[in-house]
Amino acid sequence: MDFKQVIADVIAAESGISACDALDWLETPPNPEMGDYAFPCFKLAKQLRKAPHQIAADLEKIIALPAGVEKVIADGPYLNFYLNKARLAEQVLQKVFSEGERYGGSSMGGGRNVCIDYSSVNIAKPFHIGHLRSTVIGHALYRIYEHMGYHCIGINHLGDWGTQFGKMIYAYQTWGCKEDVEREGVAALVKLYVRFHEEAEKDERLNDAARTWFKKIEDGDPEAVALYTWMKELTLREAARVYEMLDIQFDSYAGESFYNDKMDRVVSELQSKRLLNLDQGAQIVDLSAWKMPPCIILRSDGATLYATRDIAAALYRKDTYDFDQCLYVVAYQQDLHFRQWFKVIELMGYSWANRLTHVSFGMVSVNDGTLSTRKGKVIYLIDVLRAAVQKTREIMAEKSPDLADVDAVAAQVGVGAVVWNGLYNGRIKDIVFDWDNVLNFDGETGPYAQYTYARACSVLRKAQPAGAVDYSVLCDAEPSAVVAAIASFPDAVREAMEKNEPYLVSRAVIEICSAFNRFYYEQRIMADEPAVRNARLTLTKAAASVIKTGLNLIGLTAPERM
RNA sequence: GUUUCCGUAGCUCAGCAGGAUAGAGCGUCCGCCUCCUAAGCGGAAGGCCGGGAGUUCGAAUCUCCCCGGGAACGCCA
Repeated sequence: MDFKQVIADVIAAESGISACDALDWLETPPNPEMGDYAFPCFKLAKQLRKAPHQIAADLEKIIALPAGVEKVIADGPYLNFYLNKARLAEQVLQKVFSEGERYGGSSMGGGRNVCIDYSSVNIAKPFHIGHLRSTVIGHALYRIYEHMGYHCIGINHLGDWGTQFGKMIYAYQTWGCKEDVEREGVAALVKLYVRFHEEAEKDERLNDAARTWFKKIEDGDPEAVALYTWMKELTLREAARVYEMLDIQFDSYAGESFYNDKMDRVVSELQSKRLLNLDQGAQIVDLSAWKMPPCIILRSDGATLYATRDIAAALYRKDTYDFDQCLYVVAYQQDLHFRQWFKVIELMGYSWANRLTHVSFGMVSVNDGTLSTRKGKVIYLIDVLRAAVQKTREIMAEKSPDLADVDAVAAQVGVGAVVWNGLYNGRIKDIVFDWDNVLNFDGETGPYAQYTYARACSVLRKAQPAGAVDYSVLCDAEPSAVVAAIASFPDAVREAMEKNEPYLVSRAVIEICSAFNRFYYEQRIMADEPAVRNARLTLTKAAASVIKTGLNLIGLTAPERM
């Protein structure tokens, strides 16, 4: 039985409020010397018509201490509960061992489906640092929802349709050469793309030529389709290298082109539901009642738009996966777009409209201006990953020169540093890309967490806990702090899911790591006294286990040596 | 202009279903390896929580106004 619940029950019994409220009001004191749980008595002041500190003092006298609660002390308006540290440690650590890598998870998802639309790379465009956040946030959410008992469908909604492919083919046919593209890959395509825009500035006719080429793709012209397919495969091969480094897989690559034949349904359904209005030649859904600009479904030339496509995709996903939730991990620039078409889904009468969530995040820019594919100004994600791995190799050459498996570990740590960087802060924050920051492995970083894990593993290689554990050994401040951090991990995971904020898991991992490192420094785990050693090894094993679980949840691996 | 997000230490950020002295990391300065990985640990310095009103016993947290910054705003995605 959970201590927090037990305490809430006794407060409820003595104060007259419901156990539910009591549980709600209960908080964790700002510092450990003030106890493990605190009940602020302000809330009772009104109904009891007494001063809060008086209420606390009165409750202190009459409250019956539940088993495992050592004492209760009124401190001003607060009622502070002190748990028996040994029993708390026992309860928490046993839970970690019995649940193993499932610790912090639950079965609340009940196997229901969650679609997560993330990463969404563009064909023939660079996979750059701007894609990092969508990719790592989406992937982390995938892991977190799975941990909570959901079944996730990871969808890479490829940007694989549109007139830019006409431009690409025109540019390739005019200035390109096969060898360059085969050798340089997307970078060569980007050069052609940049050149196209430069030339098109001077000669408007290029745009017509591009449109013609795109029309050929649409009409199934063999040459055009072959080139289009070639570029698509080439881009995906390159992206696959990044995904491989990140250890990310997708369950579906159904992108824009996939929905080409699924948009008639959207138009006819909107028509039959009388939601479509002709305005300035375009077919729109009026959203002025919700203070939004109209959602354009068909252009005046009859072509579809991305809102049409997103609606088609949502309908398809609902039919195909019957999702409980569908998340779109897309930058906040598209806030309005999502609000608009979510509203259209709602107006269409679909009750699941409120199951669509735009998981938005801030922009990525560079110190010296904005990124622009058109101007050829990009930082490729793979270059960042490789630089981080290289940096790790250098550090390892210095710090652990005789480690076997250098390449594998360097990859784990280097990539971990980059991934962590995208998951350490709240999603809404804009990020200014900074090499120094990405390549910093000190302090609260991925490598720090991985290092902590490796340290713990190192101790556990010397000895494993065995037999009965004397939990009273773990009552000092340092081990208690580790226990407390481990104990609060499950709440962090649940909140991370509820808010779609993976950084809450990152922070929870850091809590455990810094508590563990302090413990490691202050107390000798391999103590001479067997009982002491055994208890500390037990704590070490639990901490390592939860750190690993936490890292895995946000998409990092945990090497046992580094 | 309208809508929306953001503004906390030199820098990057936590804290924001209101509560006990506002926390980390980086950077700076000072300490700690004859003992389990120093990618570590400790300490110091550094804050009218953008400004002003209001609600409240109590506001970094809620409301309104102002200032500063980002983003979006009909046929691109």
